[in-house]
Amino acid sequence: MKISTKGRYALRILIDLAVYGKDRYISIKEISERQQISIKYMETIVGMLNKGGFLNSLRGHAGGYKLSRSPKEISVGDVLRYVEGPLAPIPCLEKDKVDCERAESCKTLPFWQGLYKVVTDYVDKYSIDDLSKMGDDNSDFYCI
Amino acid sequence: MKISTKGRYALRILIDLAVYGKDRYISIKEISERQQISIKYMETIVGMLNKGGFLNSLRGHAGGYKLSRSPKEISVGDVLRYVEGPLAPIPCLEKDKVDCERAESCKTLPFWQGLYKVVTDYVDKYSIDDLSKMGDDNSDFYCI
DNA sequence: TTAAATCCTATTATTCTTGTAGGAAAAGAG
DNA sequence: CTCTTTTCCTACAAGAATAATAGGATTTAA
Repeated sequence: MKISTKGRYALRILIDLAVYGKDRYISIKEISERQQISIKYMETIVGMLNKGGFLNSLRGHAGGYKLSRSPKEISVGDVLRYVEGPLAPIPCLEKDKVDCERAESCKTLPFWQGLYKVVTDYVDKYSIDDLSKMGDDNSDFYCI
Repeated sequence: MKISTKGRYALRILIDLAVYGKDRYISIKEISERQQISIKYMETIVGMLNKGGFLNSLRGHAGGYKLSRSPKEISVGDVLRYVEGPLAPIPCLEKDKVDCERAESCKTLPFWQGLYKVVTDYVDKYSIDDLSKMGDDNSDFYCI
């Protein structure tokens, strides 16, 4: 039941942009210094977030990234689903995986569906803006 | 956010024992035939469940396993924690991993703690008995 | 023209998952 | 006492996923 570094770092990056990138583009290098994530690894994660439409980018000198929309409108669930893949606890529940013809008589399926629901409901309840206001205000340091 | 085969199979095995092992020892071979899990893989999982105190075993001829207590008293959460390890979504929240001295100023920690809580609350709410009564009564087939 | 940045595709080391293999030990049936 | 059936135990191994790194191509503005 783990969230990988991709998901955790993605959230930290988006929070960083929410806090420091209100009206300017921020470079990977700058985020990397605050967040203590290597530039190279951040590039791959930021690349995904960019492709996923969470960011706007500007290349070249003084370029960087900013959020494509207000932090309030970026759901944590959407971010995690995009970088982590489906949050379903078992393969059966993933989209386009309805190949289990035993589903209707499955005794454990309802249990897994319920778990899937509580997780989905929880992560969809929070936005990047919500996260940016948690914890200590004067801290750039987030969880590993 | 996946539960591995170990956790899923462990639940299927315990449900099988709850349904078919009310007053007798059931061999791995018999469970394996109903559940379509290889005997060899089941041995390792059942071995864990046995060590974890969920089962009683009997060796030799006509031996096998039965639940160590009523299915009502076996919490799904306990089983998953035992075979899967901690259900915490991030390493920071695992027991004996309080080594993150940034925890107090961490902006994302409260979010992960909340996720941990909804997952824990959910899985602890169900017993093996609950699971055994879900789905189709006349089915031995469970989710992959 | 040059420096700073994004962008893109491989590659790699490590760990985790999902099992398998081979036999030792116990216990009852005959 | 021996044979069969079972649990029990430890090691091994293939494959996938994770967590990055590497090396450069492209873009942009100073």
